[in-house]
Amino acid sequence: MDVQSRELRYFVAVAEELHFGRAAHRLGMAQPPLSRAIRQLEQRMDVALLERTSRGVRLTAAGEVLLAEGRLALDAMAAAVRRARRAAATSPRLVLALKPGGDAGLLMSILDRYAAVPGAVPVDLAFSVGERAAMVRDGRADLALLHRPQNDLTGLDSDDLHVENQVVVLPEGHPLAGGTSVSMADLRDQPQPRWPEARPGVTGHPVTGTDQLLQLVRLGRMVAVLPESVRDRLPPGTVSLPVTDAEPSTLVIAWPRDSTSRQVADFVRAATSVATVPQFSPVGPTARQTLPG
Amino acid sequence: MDVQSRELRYFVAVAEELHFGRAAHRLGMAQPPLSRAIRQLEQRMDVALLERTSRGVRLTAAGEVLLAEGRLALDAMAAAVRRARRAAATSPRLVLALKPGGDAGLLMSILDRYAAVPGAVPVDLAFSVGERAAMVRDGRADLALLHRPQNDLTGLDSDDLHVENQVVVLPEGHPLAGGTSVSMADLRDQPQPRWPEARPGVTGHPVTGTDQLLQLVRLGRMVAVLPESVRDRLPPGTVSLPVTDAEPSTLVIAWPRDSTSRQVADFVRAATSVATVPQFSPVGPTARQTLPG
DNA sequence: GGACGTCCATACCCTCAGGGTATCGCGCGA
DNA sequence: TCGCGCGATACCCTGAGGGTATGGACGTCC
Repeated sequence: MDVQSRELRYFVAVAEELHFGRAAHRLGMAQPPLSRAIRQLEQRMDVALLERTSRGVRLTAAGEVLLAEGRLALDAMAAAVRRARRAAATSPRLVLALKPGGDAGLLMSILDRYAAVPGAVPVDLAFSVGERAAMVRDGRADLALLHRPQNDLTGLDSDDLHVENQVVVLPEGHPLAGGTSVSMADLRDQPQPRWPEARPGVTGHPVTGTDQLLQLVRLGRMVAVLPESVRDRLPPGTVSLPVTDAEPSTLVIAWPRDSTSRQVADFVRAATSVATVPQFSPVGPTARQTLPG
Repeated sequence: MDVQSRELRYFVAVAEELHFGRAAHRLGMAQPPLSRAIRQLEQRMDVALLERTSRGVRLTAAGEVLLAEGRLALDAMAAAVRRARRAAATSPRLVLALKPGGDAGLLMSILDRYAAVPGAVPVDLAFSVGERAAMVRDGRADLALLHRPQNDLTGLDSDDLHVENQVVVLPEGHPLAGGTSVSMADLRDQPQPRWPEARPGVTGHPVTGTDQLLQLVRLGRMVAVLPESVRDRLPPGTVSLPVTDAEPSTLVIAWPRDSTSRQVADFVRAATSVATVPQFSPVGPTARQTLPG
């Protein structure tokens, strides 16, 4: 009953595409062997993972579970390999994943503070909009600056750094733009963006970056709820209004669970020491899960 | 550069045995293909994982990392498959892993309390001495009763249930048995047991269960530091004394990180509600990592 | 309603990844 | 110096896993 990672990779592709042909293309192979591999996987596991209709594919309950858990397992494999390779490097470095402009102005202080720590190593910055969390999960990065609740923090540990209220960005002349504030209910039927980093299930029009998103807002294609620091970068033709009942967005520093890296621990300490939110003081039983190292 | 789980499984076997022949035997294969597979893995990863001497094998730094992370990844794969299979079962159940006598007398109350929860499912008990943590990690169990610091909780979330002081168990007539208490320093040079569940690095004479251990104590082969509830089961010919400076042993309920199972969450709540230690009240940033579901 | 398009399954072939056996080479210990 | 223990090398051979061609079921459109 031992399942190969190859089969799991195939299954995840099919489960994500819900289409054997597209999945096969994505995997760089032909459709028939993929069909066969999935069928083999199902009989090795003795579980139906997919419901095939002649018009497509649906996931069974077991398939849903295998998709979620299988992604984690594949990330863990990739992370194991990457971290082992990094461990062989003669001069250790840290990789911090972040989004351009997504540091709430804290980055400089954090880097300075960390650089002052004895034993600090050089820090590489890896800019990405949609993959920062995945980069930490699969070992491409050691740390990431993320936003809660926008990012899915599954599989990561994190500490809060900074809390921002959110504002809605509207095109000038939008019906709601006349008031002084809006509520989430007002935005219920407005077209909203879906970030590539969105948790599964969130719907909306796909966007790839804040700049692109703001252009789409200006053109009246959608409205966007964003942290208020976006006001510094609003293009002409757009206005922002407070959202009375939007959950605040929290900037967090995230790192792989069970990290035992001294460097990661030092960096997290440096980051939280310049944070603007009060730090949790370790008194309870969960405290031991908080800091790596 | 994508590594197969098979290669990782091979590497973990070799890294654990530090001997190609034994590892090959354990894997049910011949030694030459194993050697070749490991060499392939090394060149695919472009990293030296092992130092071969003609008298044996040592791990490189990268090898140490790959061993630790690879175990987690393989557990994650096994867990993905097992949980998917379980999800297909028509009637859901919970599997609780525990050690015989390792419930500090709380089990009955916990099971009763959980059974009273609306939506409770049947609970299977899986008895094991050395593998309870691993069973949760690789999906064989949903929950486990473990002891901190004796068990390695890496990869698991947990809540404390019960704290016990530890006592030393000595054979009658042992030099230390005359006093009224001992210190850890007194025990420094005494032969101590090593449980199968010990964290890596801990040394001592291997034992497989409390009963066996107590017999070995009675025969004067070793001394043992155990939670004080063991006093109820002391065989004749042994005595117990308080250890003034032993870290107390904490009974914890542990479950897989990122579990989203309603049943697991309910069970954890039931367990903590009958616990004898004050529960952590969720106020800080790490609180969200505490309860599944 | 029949022709067509879409999508997954089946049939069949072919290559090489990965396993087996035999043997070598090296270094330690008696 | 001669085993002998252990990993590496050489060589073979099978089947897992990939490819192409085609079938069959089921919507869709004129």
